[in-house]
Amino acid sequence: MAELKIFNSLTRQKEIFTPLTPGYIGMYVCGPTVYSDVHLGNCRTFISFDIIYRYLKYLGFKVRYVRNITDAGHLEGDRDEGDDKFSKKARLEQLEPMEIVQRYTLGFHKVMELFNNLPPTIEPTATGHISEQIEMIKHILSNGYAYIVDGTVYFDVEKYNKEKPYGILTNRKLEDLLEGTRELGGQDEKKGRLDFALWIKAKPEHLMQWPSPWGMGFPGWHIECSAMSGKYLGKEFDIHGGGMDLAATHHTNEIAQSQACFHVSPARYWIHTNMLTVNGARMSKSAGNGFLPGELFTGNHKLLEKAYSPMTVRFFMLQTHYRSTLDFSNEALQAAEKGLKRLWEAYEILDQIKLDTTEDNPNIIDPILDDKCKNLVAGFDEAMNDDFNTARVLANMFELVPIINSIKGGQIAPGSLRKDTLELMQKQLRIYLPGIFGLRDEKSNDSGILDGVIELLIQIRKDARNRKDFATSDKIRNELLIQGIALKDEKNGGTTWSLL
RNA sequence: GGUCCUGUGGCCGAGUGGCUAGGCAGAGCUCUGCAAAAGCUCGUACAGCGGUUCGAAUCCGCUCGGGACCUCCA
Repeated sequence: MAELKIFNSLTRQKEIFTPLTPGYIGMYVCGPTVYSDVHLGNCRTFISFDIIYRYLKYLGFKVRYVRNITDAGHLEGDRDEGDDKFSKKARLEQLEPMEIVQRYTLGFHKVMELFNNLPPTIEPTATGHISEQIEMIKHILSNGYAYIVDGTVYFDVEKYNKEKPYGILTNRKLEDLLEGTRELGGQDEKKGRLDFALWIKAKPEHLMQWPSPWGMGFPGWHIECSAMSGKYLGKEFDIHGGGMDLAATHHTNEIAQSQACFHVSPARYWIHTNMLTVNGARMSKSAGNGFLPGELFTGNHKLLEKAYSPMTVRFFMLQTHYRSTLDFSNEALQAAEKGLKRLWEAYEILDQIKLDTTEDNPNIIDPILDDKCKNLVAGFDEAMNDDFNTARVLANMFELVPIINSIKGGQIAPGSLRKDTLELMQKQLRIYLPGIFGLRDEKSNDSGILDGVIELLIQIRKDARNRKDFATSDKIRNELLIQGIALKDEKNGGTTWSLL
């Protein structure tokens, strides 16, 4: 197996990946906070990690993929007091907090399914792990890295920083961080401005609260990931991932918590995916420039010229490296839509080529072309091993497309490629397109009746063409086109059709 | 202010110090009753200015422009 290289945010360089236990990988990815619909920026992260997950499995690793659902404790404001997001939303909508959680969890799963993301192997919830979080906080307290103020437990960042570099993940010095922190005003019960809450005292009217050694309250945001990753993957595990926006606070605090509790940094490799942007600015909930998946699939959004399918969006994301920002535009999406169609059709053509059993004829084989194909296919793994470079894999695939089409169109003589080369191409494209890249056919499947009807029309049109009755034949083709069905006359006299 | 990232042909986007991805759009040609599709060919781009080097889009410096994080957000 060739070496897999991963860009590790912690060291800011590509490193050869070696798992803690040979053959096994523990991967934790920060999941959604289910108090509202996921937007496309969130989806990008989960699609990126879905491809990473699929590729790791392809490499033969047994992967435990943990992605949490945050359903408690995520504070609304930037101060560690006040309502959590669920209580606030619940009050607005006159619902139980768990109804909010249920609604948006289901919605999230639906969207993940539409994008053809595999489910993680474990999807733990914060509310399901309150006791684990309390246990961890107790440890951090007894280790001396936290303090209690009136029922709320804070992490002592400055004390921690005396022993371990707090800003290690984003390469920041504590002094710089302190300098950069804005005065937030209000009475602050924290000792240090960077201190964050592990456990928050609940007011009586709080809808979500649990008993703890420090009284009724709810957990801080960061502790859930530390507690759950620790529980399912161990104190130290292989990969921790999430969006880049989480690195500076959430992941920084996770590292501090794990160090303060277990004296070990939780993950050996940190993978951060970059942001999806709209007109150059980050798509985010607070900026209000987010697209919801549903708006995209229906085209019902003021910035969208048309609807785009889930696979178009997935393909669109694959064309960019996960660590680059990706800008969202109609033009780029339309380019992706056409590119995907072309690629997928070539894939289907290739897949349908039957390999006959006769021996290769060395006189017909084109060794240069044959080598080119082999190298292009070999380049798939090579590109993926280089920090999951999906864009380069696609570039190689697109170089195969004209070759595949030429085999069908006759520009390349049959037998020009060795049979084992063709077989390799079929196998690897099957592994990569529906497999690792998770693309799937979006043509309607229940077209059994449609099939018959179209075939009939094609037959009628063929008769008309044979009579040179082009008025009729063109009418059939044009009318079908209006219905979204395109006819293509092939060189051999046959006609194929496809849904637009 | 601090920590970083980034600036590639009309658009989107990979990229290794020399072999100059790929997609979309555009032009021409082939095929075709016409069309679509497909095939072939074509635009020779790397913000600017210096420097290192035999050689840099790729390394270094400066300038200008964009963005992220430092405050809830994947």
